[in-house]
Amino acid sequence: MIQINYNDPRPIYEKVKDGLRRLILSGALPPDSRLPSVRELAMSLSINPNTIQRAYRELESEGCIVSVPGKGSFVARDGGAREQRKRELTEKLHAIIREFDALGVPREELIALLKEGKE
Amino acid sequence: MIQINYNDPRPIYEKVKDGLRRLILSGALPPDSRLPSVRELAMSLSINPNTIQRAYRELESEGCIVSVPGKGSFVARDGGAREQRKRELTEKLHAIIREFDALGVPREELIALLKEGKE
DNA sequence: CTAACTGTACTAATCGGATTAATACAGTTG
DNA sequence: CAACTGTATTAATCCGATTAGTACAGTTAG
Repeated sequence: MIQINYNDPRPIYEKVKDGLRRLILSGALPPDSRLPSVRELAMSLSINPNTIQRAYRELESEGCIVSVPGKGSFVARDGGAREQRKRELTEKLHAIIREFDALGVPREELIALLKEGKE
Repeated sequence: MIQINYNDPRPIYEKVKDGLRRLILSGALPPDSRLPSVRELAMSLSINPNTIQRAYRELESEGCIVSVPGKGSFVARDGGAREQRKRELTEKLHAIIREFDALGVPREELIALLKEGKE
């Protein structure tokens, strides 16, 4: 399903979150489809169930998935909310860029900032 | 000069930085005035000189003060107002990047956004 | 009702990076 | 030279984040 890169220094639960988010946003895991259970995924990745639990909890708080005790965890129905949020963020980003420009901060500096701390 | 609140859980060097920045931005320490030496301040606060050194180093990188080996450390001409604004903006930018990450927007897309409209 | 699944809550152990300390080096000044 | 300055480097410490262990609670199929 997903695989963990152990050269990546970030915490495991972050990597799990990223992997799942990718699958969800790409459509490989369609809305309402069921995710592996906490224990299943933990077993298949050879890590502690609580670590998966944490990933699921945070994905839920982001609105990415929905978990139901006793039943399982499912991909949320998004319905374009994501794209709208993205537009809002883009507008904010532009405003900030304009201010940086006003201060005379070179774009290269911002780009460097953007590149740090990605997978 | 300044006093350290030990209920505040933040690292000492951060508290020292804050205290000094306050004095500088408020005008209590005017531009070009001399700060206590690393060892003086360390002594008076009963903490390790290296901790003060770190505070000074970071304040310098923020443009707040200027240090000269053998001579001392001095409040910068513009009080670091510009650099401070830049720091605030950078913090905001980070917050936005985090949100984009959460949405699964690839960094490349943001970088492209940054590059457009730069003359 | 029971068994075998699900997710969840809580506490304790571990680990790693941030913070602090110790020490030595180098520049300025009188 | 002596007595100050700031700086660099390494080692010790500390603390919060991460992970693990364990027990609890809801759902469903037989």
